[in-house]
Amino acid sequence: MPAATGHEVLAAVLQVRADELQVLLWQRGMDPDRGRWALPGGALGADEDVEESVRRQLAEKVDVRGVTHVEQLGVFSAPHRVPGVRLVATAFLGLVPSDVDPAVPPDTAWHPVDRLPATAFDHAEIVEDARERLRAKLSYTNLGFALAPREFTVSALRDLYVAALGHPVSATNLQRVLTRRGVLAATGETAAPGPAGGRPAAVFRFTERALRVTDASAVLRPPGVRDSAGE
Amino acid sequence: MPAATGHEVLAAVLQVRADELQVLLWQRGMDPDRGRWALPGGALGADEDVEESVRRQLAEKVDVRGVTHVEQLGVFSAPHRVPGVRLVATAFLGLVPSDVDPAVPPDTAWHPVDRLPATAFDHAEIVEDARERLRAKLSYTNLGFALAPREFTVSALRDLYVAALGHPVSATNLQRVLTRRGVLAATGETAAPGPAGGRPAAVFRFTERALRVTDASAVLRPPGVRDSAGE
DNA sequence: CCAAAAGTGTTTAGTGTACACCCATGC
DNA sequence: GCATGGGTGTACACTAAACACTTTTGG
Repeated sequence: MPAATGHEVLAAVLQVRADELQVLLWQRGMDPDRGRWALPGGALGADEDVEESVRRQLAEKVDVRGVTHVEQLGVFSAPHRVPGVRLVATAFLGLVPSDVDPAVPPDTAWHPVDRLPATAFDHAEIVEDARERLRAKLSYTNLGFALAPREFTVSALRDLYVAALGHPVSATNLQRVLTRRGVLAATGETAAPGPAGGRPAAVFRFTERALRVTDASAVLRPPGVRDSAGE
Repeated sequence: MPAATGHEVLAAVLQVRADELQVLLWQRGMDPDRGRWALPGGALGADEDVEESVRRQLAEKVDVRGVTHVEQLGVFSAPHRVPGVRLVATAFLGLVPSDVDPAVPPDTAWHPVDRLPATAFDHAEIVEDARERLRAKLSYTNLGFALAPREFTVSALRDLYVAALGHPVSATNLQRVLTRRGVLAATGETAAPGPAGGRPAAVFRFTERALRVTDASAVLRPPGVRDSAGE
C-alpha cells in the first residue's frame, strides 16, 4: 500500500559557454519560490518512464537535437523538498555541445554553475551533483564528445575540459592521452590560425559519439586480456 | 500537477556465500506474482527519504548492522512494471560482509545471482544492475571492505573478488595493488594454516571502512598533485 | 626576424601483470 | 624431506606528467 506521492523529473542541462560551465534554468513566475530559478522538468506522465519523460520535457524547452547525452543522476526525495504535496524527483544530467546555441523560451537563461542565482527548492544541490558527475566521467570515459562540436582543435577541447573540470589541463597531455585511448582521431584537416598568427591547428574528431568507459582498471581485468582501447 | 503515483524502495542485498555472489530474496505469498521471488523493500513512508526508507525496510528483514554499505542504483519506472497502480521504484545496492549470517524471516532466502529463481516484476533487472555496479566499483574503489570481514587473509579476500567479479584474480597482484593504493594494511597477526599445512597467512585489514575512490585517472588530476593513496 | 600558437621528443615516475623463487608450516 | 600454501623479487609493458624543443603561421 504505497502512499500516494507525485513524481517529477528534473534535468540539469550543462554546456560550456564563454569558457564557463553553465546550466539552463528558468525563472518561476508563480509561488512557491516565485522569481527563483529552477531546473527544467515536470510531472512524470502516465505512459512514460522517467527517461522518456525527461526527453519530452526537455523538448519543450530546448531543441533536443542539441542534447547529445542524458543520464540519470538519482532520486531526490526529502519529505518536504517541495512545499505542499509529497513530490519525489528523478534528476538527470544533460549535455549540450559548445557549438550549438539552442533557442530557449524567454523565461529561461544560462547561468554559470559557479555563480548560481537564487535557486528554487533543492535544485542547487542537483546542479552540484550534475557537475560532479560530469567531472568524474570526463576522466575515465569518452564523455567529452558530448561537450565538444563534431570537429575541433585540441586547444578548443582543452578549453572545454578546463571549464568543466575547473583546473588547468595541458593540451599536450590531453591530446596524447585521448589519442592513446583511441578516443580522438585527426581528420587530416587543419584550422586557420587566429589574427595573431601561430601554427594552424590540426582538426580532431571523437571516434565514437556514445558513452564508453576508457580507463578500466587492471584489477578488474581478467588475466591475459590486454587493454584494447588503443586499437 | 504531478500525477499521483506510488513510490517504493527495493534493495538488492549482496553477499558472497559459499564462494558465490548471492542476493537476498523473499517469496511472495500473494498475487500478483505469488510464489515468485522478490527483493526486500516497500512503500516510501511520508516522513522519510528513500535512503531512510530502504534502511528501515531492510531492518525488518535482516540485522542491519550486517549491511556495511548501501547506495542508490537508480529509478525503475516503466509504466506497467507492476500490475495495477503506477509504482515507481528506487533501487539500492546493499552489501554484507562474508563472515556474518544475519537471521532472516522464514520466507526469505539467499540465491546465487547467476542462477536466480523465478523473480517478481522487474527485480531480476535490478539484481543485474546491482551486480554490475559492484563489479565496477570493486576495481576503482576500496569497496571490498563491504564484502570482507574486518580481518582476513589475502587468499580469502581473493576468493571474494573472484566470486564477485566472476573471473580469476591473482592473490599476488591483488595484494600488491591494494597495498600500494593504501587500501590494505597488515595487522601483524598470522592465521593458522589448514590441515594440509602451508605457510601461515598474514592477516590484513582495510585501512578505511568507508567508500573511497582509489583509482582517479590522471587527466582528471590537477597538475602537480601526486596520487597520495600510497601514503 | 620575431612573436604566437601548435605539436613532437624525451625524460622520469608510477602502475599492473607475469613468473620465478623463497618461506613456514603439517606430516 | 616433501607437499602445500603464502609471500617476495624482479622483469616487462604500458601510462601519464613535465618540459624542452621544433614547426608553422602572421606581422
